Amino acid sequence: MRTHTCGSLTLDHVGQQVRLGGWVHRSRDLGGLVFLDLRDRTGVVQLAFGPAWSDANTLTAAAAVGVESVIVIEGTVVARAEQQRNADMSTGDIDVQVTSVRVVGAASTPAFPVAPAKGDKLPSEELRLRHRYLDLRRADLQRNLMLRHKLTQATRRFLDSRGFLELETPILTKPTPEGARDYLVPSRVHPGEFYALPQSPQIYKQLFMCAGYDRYFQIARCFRDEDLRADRQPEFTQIDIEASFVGQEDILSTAEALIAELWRTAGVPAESPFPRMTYAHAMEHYGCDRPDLRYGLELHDVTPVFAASELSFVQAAIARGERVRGLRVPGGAALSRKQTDDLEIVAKGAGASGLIVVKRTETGLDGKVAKFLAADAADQLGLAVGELGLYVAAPDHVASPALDRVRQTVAQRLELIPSDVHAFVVVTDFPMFEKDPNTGALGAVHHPFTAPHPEDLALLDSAPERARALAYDIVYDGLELGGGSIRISDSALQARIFSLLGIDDVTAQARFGFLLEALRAGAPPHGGIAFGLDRITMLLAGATSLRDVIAFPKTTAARALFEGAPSPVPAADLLELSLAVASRSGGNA
RNA sequence: GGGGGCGUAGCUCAGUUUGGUUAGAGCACUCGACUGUCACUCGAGAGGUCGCGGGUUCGAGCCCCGUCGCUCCCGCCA
Repeated sequence: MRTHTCGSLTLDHVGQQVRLGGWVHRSRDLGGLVFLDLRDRTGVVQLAFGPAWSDANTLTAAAAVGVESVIVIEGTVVARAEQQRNADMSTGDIDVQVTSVRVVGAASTPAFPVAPAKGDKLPSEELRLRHRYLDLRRADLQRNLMLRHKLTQATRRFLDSRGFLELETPILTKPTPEGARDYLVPSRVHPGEFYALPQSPQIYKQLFMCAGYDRYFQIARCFRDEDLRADRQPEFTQIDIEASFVGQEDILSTAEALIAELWRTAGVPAESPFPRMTYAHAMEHYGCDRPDLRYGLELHDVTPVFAASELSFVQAAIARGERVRGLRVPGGAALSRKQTDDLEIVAKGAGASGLIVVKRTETGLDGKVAKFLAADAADQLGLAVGELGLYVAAPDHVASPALDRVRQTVAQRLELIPSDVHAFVVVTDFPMFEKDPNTGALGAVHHPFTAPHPEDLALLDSAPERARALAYDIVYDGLELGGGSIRISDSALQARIFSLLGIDDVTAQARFGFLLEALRAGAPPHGGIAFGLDRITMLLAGATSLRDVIAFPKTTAARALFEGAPSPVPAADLLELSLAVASRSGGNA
């Protein structure tokens, strides 16, 4: 039906008869002459209609056709006169002089403009989602989804070339009490029983390893019924990878090479391997497990300086075994009182009881607490003239997140984040467990199948909360791209970990029996990693919302506005599923 | 579950502070003019449940209460 696509035509095609199909992007009716911009996903080309080459019917049809209508045309590619060329269009050197036009899909006036009008903002998110077929016609979204395609294809090529098998896992799976809330699917044939949509293919990929499919990957859809954010959708896509007879380095080198390949696919330079950092180092020097290394502002311990001070609240904190940590801000002494007060608000918002602020000026140390510090405190703190010091006296679990927030806020306010520099880092040696602050119970930091670090096996008995795991994250500009671990392949060790997590044998059997059984049936050492494809695409597309890289996303209330999901179902359908809708206090529809 | 922002013509927005005649603009749309435009231009016209419900008032787009939708954040997301 078509001989060419709209965006492909150039001066090389001059003189050729072409047949094109596309959407009317804009129209300009000059009376005797009519110009239509014809758009497909490859680009836009200008169609020219004139009495010298178009018959009367063609001219009339061109003048009458509405924007966003689909037309199929025949015509001749001609070079434009020099002064008529449009340097802003890739096809701006040519016109197609149309000899016949057929309106194959007349469009009613669109609910919002697809062609960008200068100065016009995007329509509201609600409207864009309700008329998603229109929004998806916009060049921005087409570019994003085409990038997504390239990234998934690059992933497949890369992993296939390294011997990974793309295998599918069930969408109807078993509910899991751990982790996020499950999306549940009622079983018709088993009244009162439910499937769950997978939060990730975690257990299935381990079963593949036990079955000998030693290199697996999947572009896997995952589902989590939690509240949404700009970077969180209820269903999302992971690049899910697992391999056997591997250690942490094998997984990481493959994962880093894949990420570098994806970045190059998007035209962003990236070289693997990436710098490494332990979790302990990241927490000590950045206060978080996914540090943004595009700028400095590292944290350091200044407890000794404050131990010698006359600040009673700091003395008391140090006596409790707490530390004083903080950061030096070059040029920060220029910040106003209001600005440093704002930083304290940020620290308090993150849970700190306060923020110690000192400035080193030409005349010495400045700030509310300066007079309680030693005369040479500025030197001890390492503060140069013009620098600001920001400190928190608190237990690490309070100070770290507060200083992380302060560090990020300072970097943004002082515009210390270079726009042309990006920073990958691999964070390793995550702890096995975290303690519930209320109950003191241990929970898995990664997931309950994560192998402990071999050097820390003895700690499982004496101090499990200090045991490290063979777990790792890949971080980019302070954002987690993905993470994984080496798994436990020994059923006795797995049972041990379950018991530390407070999962008794009966419960473990009920929840994960099929995995434990497989581990006892001859399991190779194995491990893997998973990346958030949506987030990676968003970063590489320069988008600010996952909705701009997902074709049919949900709203923050987890609704699909175009097709109207979720929706009520007929009572008969509920009956067939042995379900009844309970009314909740306050009442709902 | 909690907090913030937004909701006025098909679209993007003024108007809401301080309630008062017939709610405006640009774009889009309809009609007319126009042979080199590319955000074409020019002229004319049509287009409104001011999200929805209730209240206060002589009078509500504007004030109050409730509610719905979209969005950002906290909680949550092994």
